[in-house]
Amino acid sequence: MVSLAELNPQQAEAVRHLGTPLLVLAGAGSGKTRVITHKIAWLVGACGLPARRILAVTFTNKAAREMRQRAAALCHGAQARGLTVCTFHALGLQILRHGAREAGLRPGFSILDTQDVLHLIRELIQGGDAVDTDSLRAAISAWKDAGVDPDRALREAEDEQAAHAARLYARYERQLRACNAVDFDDLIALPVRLLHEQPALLEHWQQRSGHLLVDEYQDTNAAQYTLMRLLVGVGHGLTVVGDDDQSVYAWRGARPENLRHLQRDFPGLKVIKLEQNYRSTGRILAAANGLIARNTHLFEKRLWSALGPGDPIRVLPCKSPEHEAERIVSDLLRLRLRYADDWGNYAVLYRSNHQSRPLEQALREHGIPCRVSGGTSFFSHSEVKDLLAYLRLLTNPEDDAAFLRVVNVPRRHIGPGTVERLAAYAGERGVPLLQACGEFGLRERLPADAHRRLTRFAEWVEEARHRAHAEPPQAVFRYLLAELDYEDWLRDTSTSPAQAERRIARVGELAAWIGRMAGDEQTEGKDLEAIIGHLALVDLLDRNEDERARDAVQLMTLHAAKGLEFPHVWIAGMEEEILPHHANREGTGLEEERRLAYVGITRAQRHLTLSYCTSRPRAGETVDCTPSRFLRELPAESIEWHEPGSPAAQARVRETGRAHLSNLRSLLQP
DNA sequence: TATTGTTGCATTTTT
DNA sequence: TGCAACAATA
Repeated sequence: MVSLAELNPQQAEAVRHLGTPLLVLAGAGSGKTRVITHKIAWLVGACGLPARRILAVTFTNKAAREMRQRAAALCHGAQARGLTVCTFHALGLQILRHGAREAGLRPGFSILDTQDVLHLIRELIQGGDAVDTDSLRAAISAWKDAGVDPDRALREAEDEQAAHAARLYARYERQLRACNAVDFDDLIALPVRLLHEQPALLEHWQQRSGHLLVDEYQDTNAAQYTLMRLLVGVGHGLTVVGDDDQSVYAWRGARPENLRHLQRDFPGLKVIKLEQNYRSTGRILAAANGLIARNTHLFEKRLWSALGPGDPIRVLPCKSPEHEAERIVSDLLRLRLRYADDWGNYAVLYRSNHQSRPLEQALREHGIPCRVSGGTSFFSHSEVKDLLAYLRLLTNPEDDAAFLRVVNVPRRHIGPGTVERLAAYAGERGVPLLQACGEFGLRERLPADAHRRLTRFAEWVEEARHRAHAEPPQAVFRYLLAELDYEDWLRDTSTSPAQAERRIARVGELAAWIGRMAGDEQTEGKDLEAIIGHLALVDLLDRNEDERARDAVQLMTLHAAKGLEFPHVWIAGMEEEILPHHANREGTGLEEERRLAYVGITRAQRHLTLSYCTSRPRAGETVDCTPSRFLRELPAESIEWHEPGSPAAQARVRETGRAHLSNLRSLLQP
């Protein structure tokens, strides 16, 4: 039996509440994950609900992973079997796989990531005016989120530009279906359609979600909200946990108003507020409250802390990003000397990824281990994308995007000219590129040698597909590497031996992952197809335990930091144009930026330091920067400004830092 | 026609 | 910095 003794009264009430849908308004650091995991354990242990009928949904893989572990620990092992904890997109994928035929997809359908989608759009508009491909992608994405199909998008288009985008949307959809592929938005939109149209499937999935728990509810977008409502149906097994002050994904379609819709759509809704913060000292909380009070609110919350006031929040003015990085590192070393705690207790946060560079460099120069997360994803490396594209092609021969990616990698002397004619031919005939390679009609359109290379490639793929059916995924991957001479290819195309080694290491990591997935308990019986589908959604670095276990200073964006906490936190680049970001300086955009700052501040447990630069290079030129308005919005009494000392003083600080560090090192490693 | 080198560009946040 | 479009070579 799970114990509620370690919960405060509000948390315990949220865990015990059953019978009507529940909204938990959980302020930062108020123990929301605790509530969800205890509730899962409560449902299983005290209410006897089978774990297989519980669905817990999060937005990131990291959050899902952590929740799964914590829930399993509370459930005493075996009881947790069959429990589903995953992201919205992974759930959508499950539903879609289950009803692929009904959704008009053939088995082995591919998932295109944002990059693939951009390439596809670029192909579709080639020759047209130089419109911004990314804004077209965003428009299509918004339509899908709103459940608007291409016809309706065209009917409702207000100007020629919108009509143009809507026509592209139609062609884009046709192309996706022809390739037997879906994009990220489809992973939500198609299941919604499926459950609307197929009563039997709806029944099945409603059975599966005897109780649905949604974490970070403020991040749901319209389509996800619809999916959630469909799953709950007329049942009452719904617990959502969220905080409108931490809604920072409006740009991705998140609708904090969904908090209000909940009251409209679920009349018996019970609302419980968690207002005690267990994370931060009084001053940090006062700063956070002072800042967020400037936003308009759906629900009033008053966060309080029983911890003491703690140290003041420090503000470090700096001359340049490099200077900023230096100051942060000295500051970090100072605290580390005082507390002699793990590097993992230190985090430096920033608005956008490119800010990580000087910080990473400064940390490395001081020999401080650091981990940059959220930056370039494992999947954005070309070697990983190429190999995954090969695997996609093996499981889905209709995947034209994958075909185009690998047809000439490694070099097969099949260039743009040949591919263009192949695509034209395949387009006329309405067949996938791979299939078109072998057709007779193509022969007349191409020089003999080009045609021969294409057929050879196609035959090779067929051969490999043959193997892929018979062999386990690991073996297929090894075969692929051997056939392609992939290591040699990497060595040839890398700019330095060191780079080649890194890329080869990544391939090894991918191989290890495929091996683990194929043999893993949870994914047992999963074939290559299932693994590839899953890999598209999961970032390996997120799930790489070695990487996570490493004791290192954490560098990450404010977005990536949501849901995490650290004893010592720095937020770099507290400047106008950066935070708030120049594109979001007014209206709702500004409020979102303020929430982002709020999220950053509330990550800190004991020490918080904010820094800004007075100048920084932008687009080649050095520009002057002004401190962020958010600094002025913080209560002055909890803040301390630290102007940089004289250059000599700075050097002295650095030197003592280094000396202490080497002392420490010699003590630790004799 | 494929590949390589060069220049010129812009850079938010992520499933 | 990394990338996409373009020009020059094999």
